[in-house]
Order: sequence, then structure tokens, then C-alpha cells
Amino acid sequence: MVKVTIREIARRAGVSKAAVTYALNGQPGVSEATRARVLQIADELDWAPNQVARQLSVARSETLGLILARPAQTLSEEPFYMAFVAGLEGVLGQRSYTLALRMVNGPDEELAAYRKWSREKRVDGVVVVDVNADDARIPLLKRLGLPAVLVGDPQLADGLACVWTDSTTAMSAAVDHLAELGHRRIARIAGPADHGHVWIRDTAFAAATRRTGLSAEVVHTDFSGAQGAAATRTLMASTGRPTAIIYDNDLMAVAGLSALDNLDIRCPDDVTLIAWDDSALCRITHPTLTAMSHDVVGYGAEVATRLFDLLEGAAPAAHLYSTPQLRIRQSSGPLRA
Amino acid sequence: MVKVTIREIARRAGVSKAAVTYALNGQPGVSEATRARVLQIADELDWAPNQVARQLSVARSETLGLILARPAQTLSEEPFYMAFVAGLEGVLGQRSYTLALRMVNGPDEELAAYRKWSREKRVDGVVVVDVNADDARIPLLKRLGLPAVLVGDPQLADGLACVWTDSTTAMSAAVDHLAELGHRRIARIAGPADHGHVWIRDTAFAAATRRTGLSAEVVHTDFSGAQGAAATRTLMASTGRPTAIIYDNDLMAVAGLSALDNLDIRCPDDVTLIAWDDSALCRITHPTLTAMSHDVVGYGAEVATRLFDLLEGAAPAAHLYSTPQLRIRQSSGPLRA
DNA sequence: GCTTGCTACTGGACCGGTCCAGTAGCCTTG
DNA sequence: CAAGGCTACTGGACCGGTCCAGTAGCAAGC
Repeated sequence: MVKVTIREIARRAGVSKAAVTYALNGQPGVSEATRARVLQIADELDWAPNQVARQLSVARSETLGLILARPAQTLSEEPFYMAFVAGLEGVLGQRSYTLALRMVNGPDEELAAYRKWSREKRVDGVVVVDVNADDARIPLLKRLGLPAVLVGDPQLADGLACVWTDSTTAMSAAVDHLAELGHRRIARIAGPADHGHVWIRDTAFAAATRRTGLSAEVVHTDFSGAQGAAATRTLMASTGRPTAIIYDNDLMAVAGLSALDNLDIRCPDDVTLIAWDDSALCRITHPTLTAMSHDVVGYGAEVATRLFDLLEGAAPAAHLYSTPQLRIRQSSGPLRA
Repeated sequence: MVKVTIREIARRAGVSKAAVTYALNGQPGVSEATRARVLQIADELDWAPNQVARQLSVARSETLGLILARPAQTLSEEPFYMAFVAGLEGVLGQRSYTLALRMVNGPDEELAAYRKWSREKRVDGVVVVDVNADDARIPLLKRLGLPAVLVGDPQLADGLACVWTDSTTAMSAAVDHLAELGHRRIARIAGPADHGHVWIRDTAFAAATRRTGLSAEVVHTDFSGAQGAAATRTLMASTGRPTAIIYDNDLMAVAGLSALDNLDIRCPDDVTLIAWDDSALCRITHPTLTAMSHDVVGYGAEVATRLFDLLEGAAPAAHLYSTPQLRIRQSSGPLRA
């Protein structure tokens, strides 16, 4: 069986390879009659350009990379990543780009993977998630000259392009909501303190509780359900226990709700709960969970779009994607005397 | 800045391009002295092979494809996919292969995507998930000659390579567990009837309840928490309601538990629940959920390994990965009179 | 001394596209 | 009718690897 290449099309059409590319790529330099003939032959042969050959020729891999450096367990439990990837992929697919997804075990492996991708010219750009303060990836990516969009606050991006959501305003709204319900002692069960977005929210939480005059407490965890439940139990056992808790993700909020159930503490009668990410989980519990909601798929799409901007020569910039919205559900209740 | 290519290394080492590849790839044909010199120069220049050029030359894309054809919502809520992808990726990463992940809106788009990948030589093989009876993807992949491993039962694979878990034995174990607890009327809240693995489990459920003499009922849903909860409410409202329910995934089981809570039906005192996939969700509820557990990351790794076998010329075969194990937790209880 | 065989190379085709520099042929224009 | 300009091509370099077919040089064997 003869291979379906541009050369074969040229042979059958009785023209040169170059004429065929001009015809196929809609470029000038061929007559309409020739173009039509070439297109028809290409169609008959069911030809499509060999992408690897194209990529070598245009010196682009037409691939964008995403590295996830959390354990498989956490990744699979948090709905965030899959939705985010779906958003990215939607935009890449439209432009016939491929998403290269790597999962590694830690920061060092992630740095090594970027170096490898860069040297091997495997990706044209990367999306960086879970940015933290003084992130070692930022200087590396700058040095490699690898176009990158960070998912995180401009305060963390150090001049690289980033897309962020305004969690400061969102946190303020969540605390106001609790204050309006009459709560005076509230707590935040947060992710690891060294995560950039956790730090941003810690700061916002401190500012908002100071502003509203609420007494506040913060516990840091590893984002897992187990630690979310444990932190909830600890808080509930303390003297002067809080009457409302803001969790840093939905998994911990669900786990916290179960922990309260186990302690015979009722939600929302005794304690009000707020989850940070909103997903189906928050709607299937009883009571349903008040949650800070944002469109993660859209977020992924925005990040991909900004990365394409960079590839097309745009200067790195910070883009505000949106401010998460508080969805009030059954787990919110007024303070009872 | 001069580009770091094999030609530049050859120039500096004073040998030909061919000698350089032999040296770098550990092939015979160069002296040890030359090899050492070439390796050192490559190291100094921080050289790594341009993957696109390699791929063109060896006529492989060194990329494997996975297409997910569910809506982003479902994908992100079910921990299965992310864990499975993590398993795949672990094996691909070791071999320096890339995972190309596409997300599409339906079966037609999925077929079109395979055709495109095949014509464009973008992937060397694909992993196919959510196989159903008379799956249109199977004849297409055969026709395209695209190496593929199906995630599903050999009954569905029609001669293509597949990796499966023995849900028939697992279902039997689950039903036995309920029978031993004294339950006589049990129900299964299943996924969509046209999903292959749902059909396999439907058949297994029918066989196991017949064998044990239990009265059985099946409700099909779309796998979502909302429909899982709705099906639970319907079952509970029926006369002669079941005293145990086996759910087809963990999300529906969690939703079912909340629905029971809402109806003031207690688990496990009044009803025993079993979830099919086991994830963190099953361990953070109160009561914790008995679940059919299998190692999804390992499953993904097995599938990737089998796909590499195919690429290396192995004949397509069916591989049993494992039989899911029942993890008995607090949601299991004896029938109360 | 001549053949044989081995090591250690070299030169260049090749993968399948893209794209630049040239050119044949025709029309216009003064 | 020659010069100039335009259209519609062609030939071939190029991207950066891999790998095959050849070959120089040297030692061993008869």
C-alpha cells in the first residue's frame, strides 16, 4: 500500500510538492483549477498532514504541557483538576494542539520535567498550577524561556503571565455572610500554609475578620478528608468553639459535616459550614453545603487562551478571571442563642 | 546563539553526525574514547534529542491517546478517571511517551477524533474507556489499524485487546454479603443500561440474586448524584421497599445516604448501603460506606503496559487485572426484624 | 604479499512536511 | 518589439534526528 503523503498527491496531480502545499494550505501561487484538483485528490486519498513532520518543519511541537505534582489520591478526589483540564483541553482541541499531562511525585520531579520538556522541545508552553510563595518553578521557567501561564495570584507570579480569581473579595463576602447571620466566633480549616492560594486566603480571612470584628481561628491541613474531619473535631472540642467554619475545599467540608453528625452537633442549627470549591458533592449532602462557586472549566479555558496569546507574542500579564460567588444553601443558619 | 543539535556536537567533536548518534545511543561503531568525548560535549551543551525530529525519523509519535466522552461535570466528579489517568501516565512517563488527552461531547466526536489522530499519525495507540455493547469504536479502530486496549470485559471487546476486572465475581461477593446479613429484598441503583460494564453488572446481579434466592430490583440512572438520590427516594417510597442497596458508583451512594438521612431512614439500622467504586468519599461519610474497592491507579498502569505490549507486536488478548474486593464498613448492618 | 575480516568511522538518503529562490510563459505598455 | 510585471508554477534546501551502505586502516592468516 502506497503511503498517503504530499508527494503522492503531487505525483497524481502532475505538479510539484510545493504546489500541493500551496493548494492545501489556501496559499496563493496556484490556479483555482489546480487547487481544486489537488484538494479532490487529497480528499480521495483521505490525506491529512503528518503532524510530526509539520511540527519539525514549523519548529513547534503544537503541544502544551501541564504537570500535576500531587499524589494520585488527592488528584482524583478533588474535582478541580479534571474540570480544569477539561477547560484547557477544549481550547487546545479547537486549535489542534495536544495537551501533554504529566503527574509527578514532588517539586523536584516537576522542575526536572520542565527542564526535560524544554531541552527536548516537547512543549511550546506550560500551565503551572498550585503556585506558592517564592516558587522555584518561576525562575526556572524564566531561565528556560518557556512560555508559561500561572494559575494564581499576581502577587505570586513575579512577572510571569497569570490568571487569577479574586479570593480576597470572595473571602470578604463569605465572612460578611457569617457576620450577617450573627456569628461571632468563626474558624477556617485551610490547606497547607505553603500553598500560595492558601496563603492569599489566610491573609484575606485575617483582614475580613478584623474588619468585621469577629474572633477567628485557622487550622492548616493537607486538604484531605481525613484531616478536614480531624480539624473539625479538634475545633469542636475546644472551649469557645466556633459557630461557623469555612473550609478550603469541598472534600474537607463534606468530611467535616460527617464529623459533626458523628458528634451529634447539628448543621446548620449548631454550626454553619461553608465549602470553598463548589461541586456536585456540595449538593448531594444533607444538609446541602453553602459553597464558594466558580466556573473551573471556564477558568481552564481562560488559562489556555492566555497561553496562546503568549505564544503569539503578547507580553506576560495578569488576568483576573472572575470573583467566586457564594452559593447559599442549607448549611448556612443564623446563630442561635 | 548556536542551536544545540547533533550536528553542532559532531562539529565540535570533529566527527560525523552518524558517529555522534552511535555514541549517544550506546550503539557499537565508535571507540570508547570517541564515545566519551561526544558524551562530554553533549553534556556541556546540555543537549537532549529534539523529540519531534526523532519521532519523524523513527516514524512513531511516541504518544498514546485517551478520549473521554463524558461531560466535564461527570468527569470531574468521578474520582475514577483522574486516578486511571495517573496510572496510565506513570507508565508512559517511564518510557518518555506522552499522553494525549482529549475530551469530547459525544460518541460521534470521539469517532471523528480517532480518525483524525490516525490520519495525522498523532498517536501510536489508544486506550478506550466506557465500552458498551456493539460499540461503534471497535470496528473503526480495527479498520484504522490503530493499536487499542479497551477497558472492559472480553465479552464486549470483540477480539481487541482488553483489560478487565471480574465484576461478576465481585457482584456475587456483594450479594452474598447482604444475604449473610439476612437481607431478603435488595436493590441495585445502576448507571445507564447501555454502558457495557453496567450491563455486565446487571447480568451478574441477576445471576447472584437468583442463586441466593433474594428478591431484586434494578433502577438505571445517569451516574449523577442527583439521580442516585432520586432513585433512592423512589425505592424507599415503594411498598415492599428493599433493605439494602448496591450503588454503581460512590457518588450516588453518598447522595443516597444523604437522601436517607433526609427521609429519617437510618443507615445501617434500616437500610444497608454498598458503593461500587471506593474512594475517599466512602471514608468521610457518616456512617462510612461499605464499598467495592479496586486499585484504579494500578488498573491504569496495567492498561498502559498492555498497550505497549501491542506496540511491540504482541497479539491482542484479554487480561484480567483483578477482582474488586469488598471493604466492609459502617453502612453494612444485619436485617432488623 | 595478498586476501580476509574487523573496527571505527563517513557520507548521505530518508522521514514528510514548509517555504524560499528561481523561472517559464503570457500579457501589458510605450 | 523589447522591457517589465505578473501568474503559476518548479526545484530543492531545510527542520534534526536515524540508519544504511560504503570505506580507510590495520592486524591476522596463509
